[in-house]
Amino acid sequence: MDIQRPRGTRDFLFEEMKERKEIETTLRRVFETYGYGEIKTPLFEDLALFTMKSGEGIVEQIYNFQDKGGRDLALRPELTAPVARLYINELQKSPKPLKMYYFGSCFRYERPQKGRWRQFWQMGCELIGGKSPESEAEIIAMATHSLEELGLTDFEIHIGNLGIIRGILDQADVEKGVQDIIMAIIDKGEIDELLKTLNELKIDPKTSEILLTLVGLVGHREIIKEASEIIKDSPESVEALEELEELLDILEAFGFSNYTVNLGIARGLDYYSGIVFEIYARSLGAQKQISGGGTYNLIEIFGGEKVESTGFAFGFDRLVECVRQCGRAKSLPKTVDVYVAPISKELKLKAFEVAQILRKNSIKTEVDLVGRKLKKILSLANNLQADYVILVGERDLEEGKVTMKDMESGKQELVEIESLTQEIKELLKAA
RNA sequence: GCCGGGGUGGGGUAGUUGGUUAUCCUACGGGACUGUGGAUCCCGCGACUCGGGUUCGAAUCUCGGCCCCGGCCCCA
Repeated sequence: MDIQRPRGTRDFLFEEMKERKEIETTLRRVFETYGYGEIKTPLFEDLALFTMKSGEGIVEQIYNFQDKGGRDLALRPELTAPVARLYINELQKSPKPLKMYYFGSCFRYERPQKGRWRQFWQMGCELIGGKSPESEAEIIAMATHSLEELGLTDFEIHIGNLGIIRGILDQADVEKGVQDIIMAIIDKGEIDELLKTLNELKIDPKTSEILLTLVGLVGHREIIKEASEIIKDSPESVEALEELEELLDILEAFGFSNYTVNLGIARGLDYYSGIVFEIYARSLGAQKQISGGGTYNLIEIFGGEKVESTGFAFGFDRLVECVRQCGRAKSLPKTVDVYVAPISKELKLKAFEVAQILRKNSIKTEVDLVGRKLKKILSLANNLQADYVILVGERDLEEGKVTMKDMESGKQELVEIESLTQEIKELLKAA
């Protein structure tokens, strides 16, 4: 019988887990320095939680099932909906703003390819209540800060405000449903298709022209000026643009000016209400988006009181890939510092004793468990890159000592068992 | 869902105009070698992704499945 891993899933081995854990730890540290606390939600939820948010259509891409009680459940395909649910269930009356972060795996039934798996990890945060350019800026600053802490530099952060385009559409009396169709096309970035659709929908030429120009505005601060010329007849858009500008000012105060203003970001779904941002890592190829976020009104959709929240999530697996490409994979910690080897079988119990002394002092210690010959142990210790091998032999033991062999130099010395821990700790620290 | 490239011991590979026992490296187990050679040498273990077809004969040709890689669609 040959059982294979399900399609689109991965096994992570020792080295890779160390790498992932290090990235996870770094992000946790950054999130916590900004005052976010960790939460965790279940791996599966009521299917309706996701269809409510994204429409029935997404069931196609969800791992869903009925449990023995006939409940329609789904492995979560993302984490913002569960987090909103958690908020409504547990935290609605808590003081705002509420800052929380999460890390966990999600599942989507999709065709696997580079940067896309059927089980993947997201790490992100949510700031609920207290919507303001200040909190939005802080979130973007935190996302950027996180990437810097990981040593990444080759990324672009694009910021936009949906209110600008929505304002133009409102001004032209385009109804909500039609707006959503247009936003979806803008999100794809297909200019030709957008042009075609605007014609088909009989949007007036002036509005179409404004939209096409706005969507093409991508650049630094100066495009705000260009945009403000174009939209000056729509008060709603003017307000949104001012809001965006204020956000950029604040962001600079937080120390980040390396952003791109991109009015073409639309983020398909209609509950996004204000600023949106996406981060790309060019080196990743087709699946280059490593993060997406913005301000939205999701909680109300789920029946909570109206509260806006701002959040973003990193595609954790893609971050791992970036860090790896960046070659900044720090030297990984060794698995073992010391290997304890009994010189003869009779001394194995003594070897265990010695190993335990070291382990209780937090020294990473391996000891022979299968009666290997000394030569074999030295060979293994060498392959594991252990720093020292402790040879436990009868002659030394008579004096209460063991032999400590430096695997780098090959030199060895007799050490009192009592002072062994101390000695090794100092040597490891020095190295 | 679509297009293209792949799949040989645990890891990395050679071999593919069909033809003995499928190559080498590494890892692993044992030995030469009993408190010390981590070197060297010897021995061992272990693979053609799965199924059908063509053929006297298939890792090799062919069809299909599975899985992987790159891209398209999608991407909450």
